[in-house]
Amino acid sequence: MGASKTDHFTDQQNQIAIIAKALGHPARIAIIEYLLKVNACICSDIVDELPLAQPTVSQHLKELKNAGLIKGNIEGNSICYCINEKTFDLLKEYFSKIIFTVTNQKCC
Amino acid sequence: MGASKTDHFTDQQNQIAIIAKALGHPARIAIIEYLLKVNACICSDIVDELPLAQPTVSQHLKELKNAGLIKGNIEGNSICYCINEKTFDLLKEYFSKIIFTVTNQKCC
DNA sequence: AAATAATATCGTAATATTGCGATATTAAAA
DNA sequence: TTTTAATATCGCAATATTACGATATTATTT
Repeated sequence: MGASKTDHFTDQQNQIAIIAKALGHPARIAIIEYLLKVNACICSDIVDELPLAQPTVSQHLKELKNAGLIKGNIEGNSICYCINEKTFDLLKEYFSKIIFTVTNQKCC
Repeated sequence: MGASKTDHFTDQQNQIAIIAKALGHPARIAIIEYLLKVNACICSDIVDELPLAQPTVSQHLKELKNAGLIKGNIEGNSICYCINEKTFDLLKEYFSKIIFTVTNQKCC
């Protein structure tokens, strides 16, 4: 196969997986970190920053946007991409909950 | 292509991406949540719990282990898999830092 | 020792991802 | 209005992931 059986999992499980998957590529992590560094941003800057061609960067940006990790605002003929804090909050909360649960249990 | 150019990114970027990628599948999220729920755990339980065949589950467990998200201790002829808190801490810290940085800047 | 149980590995088919050249699209600039 | 600049989309080749049946491995049980 190759396709994952998303129907069999809960909405939350699928949602977390989608977000995590979007972060599962070093180029996309680098994009996030660059957006943080420069605050406001246009895509052409990122193309110069990354060792990837423009269409590839554009594709990575699209995936980050689909996962809700970044927002894109059109500004003239360029686009201002920036971090969508809410999604990162969601992730942080999720991991905090996991850590809290693990800390209160002993195993292995 | 299909292979990502990991050489061009920092070690930390690659590390975060590897961990995130391992979490980028609902079955693996479900495994993590199940490990949390039952505290100690053997793999056959997970096979019963998930809508996936035993070899598939084994493969997902391997990926979680490779990414450092779970630890596996051999116990007789079964294996006790459990959460590796350290890696989740690392993730939480990483996201906390991102959120802190975003909160202190304004954009879009 | 043979049978059983739990898990891992191999091989392979189906599908997804990655990367990029070529080509659109769209808005500002000349 | 033509040119230029920024970005997106298409199409395709290379590679990776997902899933699982068949089979191997290893430890317990009988």
